[in-house]
Amino acid sequence: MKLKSVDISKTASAATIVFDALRKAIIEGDLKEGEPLRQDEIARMFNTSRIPVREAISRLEEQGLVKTQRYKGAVVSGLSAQEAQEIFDLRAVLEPEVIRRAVPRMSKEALAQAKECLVAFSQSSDPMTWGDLNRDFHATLYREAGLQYHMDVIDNAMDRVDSYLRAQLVLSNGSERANDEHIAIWEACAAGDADLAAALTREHITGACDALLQTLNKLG
Amino acid sequence: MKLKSVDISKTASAATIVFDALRKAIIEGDLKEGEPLRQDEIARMFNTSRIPVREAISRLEEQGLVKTQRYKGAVVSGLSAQEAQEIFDLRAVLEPEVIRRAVPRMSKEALAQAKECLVAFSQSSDPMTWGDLNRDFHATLYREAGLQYHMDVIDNAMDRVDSYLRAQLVLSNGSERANDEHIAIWEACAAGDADLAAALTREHITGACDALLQTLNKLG
DNA sequence: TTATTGAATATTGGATCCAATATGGAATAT
DNA sequence: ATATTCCATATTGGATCCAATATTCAATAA
Repeated sequence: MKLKSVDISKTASAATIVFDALRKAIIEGDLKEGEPLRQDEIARMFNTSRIPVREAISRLEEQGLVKTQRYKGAVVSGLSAQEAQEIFDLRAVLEPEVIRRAVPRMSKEALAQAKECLVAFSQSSDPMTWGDLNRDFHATLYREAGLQYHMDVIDNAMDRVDSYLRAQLVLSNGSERANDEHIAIWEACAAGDADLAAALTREHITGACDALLQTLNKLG
Repeated sequence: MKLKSVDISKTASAATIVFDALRKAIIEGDLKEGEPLRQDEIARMFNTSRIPVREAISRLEEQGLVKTQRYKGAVVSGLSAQEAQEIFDLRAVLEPEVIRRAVPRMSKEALAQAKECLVAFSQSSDPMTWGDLNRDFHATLYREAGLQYHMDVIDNAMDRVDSYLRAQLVLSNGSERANDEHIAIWEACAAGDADLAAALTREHITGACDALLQTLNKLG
């Protein structure tokens, strides 16, 4: 017999499929802050019933990506300047620590994979691709630390601000500066300089924070 | 007309009530790692249907407190030594930073409230009360920093390890040492010494981590 | 003209039911 | 004795339906 087995207990439920799709739409800005999530509409879009949609929305709320009011429905979360500041503060504390721990254990494969992200980033002109590669680049390096809990927390924090950062890249023509900073981080990693990689990561994050806060303060 | 109004959109749904109760049971060790969460049974306990129970379990999974396998059900998450190490590492990075930021803004009210936690802690002999007061004490001080996102992350991290810490307090007769360390932290806050409060907080967390890892390694 | 009320519709939360899958044990085959 | 099959039951995921609440707009009152 020649077939590929599948562990059914690991297959994605309808709620998981809807959750992933909604999260991606929020992160990529296709669902904007304040936009209502109507259960019926989403159920029809995914050819499913409202029950898995409600579960998906409930999970998104747990991640802070939507806000729900009983009987009124859910809307995509916004991001105040204060919240943005806090999230970047947390990232500025955590991410340098993670990369500091990653550098001593950085494999050639991880460096090569991160380099590919840099190359793809400079060759692309699609803001969504920049956003994806930005996250891939950092995640590839951080993963070497083997700190899954930290990475989960960083991922959640990134989810909260990603749509704004992606918009920011476009508004500020910041992709070149971002990639320059990525290259510097990569070089510090390749050189095995954990302290430098940490310092550059912190500067990268606080720089992105300052740029984003300027934009948020202009708009709000 | 003399009556008290209530914002119905802010009332707790059945799912929220079940979520809070299950989370509390997990944290307090009444639901132990590996124990299955049967939807029907929980629905009967709370005199509700399976739909809000499923939402509650889904949210608990998002918080890492349970693990679900499709069609097989949910169980309370365990905690490996590695996960414990990571969670404490994250706390050891974040919490000193938060208290460092809290000390310059510490109000007399917060200090008084934290002091009450210390007094209640030393007067109690109930391990669950110790656990609650431990969290209250730290949260009262951290709150002064005004970093809600950080506090949410710390709360989630604490949720993951709380049942083990509470068990640890009992096994190791550690409540006296814990309160001594709390008193030292409180005094550093009262003296306005942010760096000392941060250092003591870090030591407090790494000490608790070492003690817990010793216990986990004995068991596993 | 403005405020209030009523009604229709939209939307949500939860109850109930059905289909799919997992589990466990008895019956059967080897 | 062990492996396999079958079947009944338990449990879960999702569909459908009902009750409760929110929203919007027309009708009415002031």
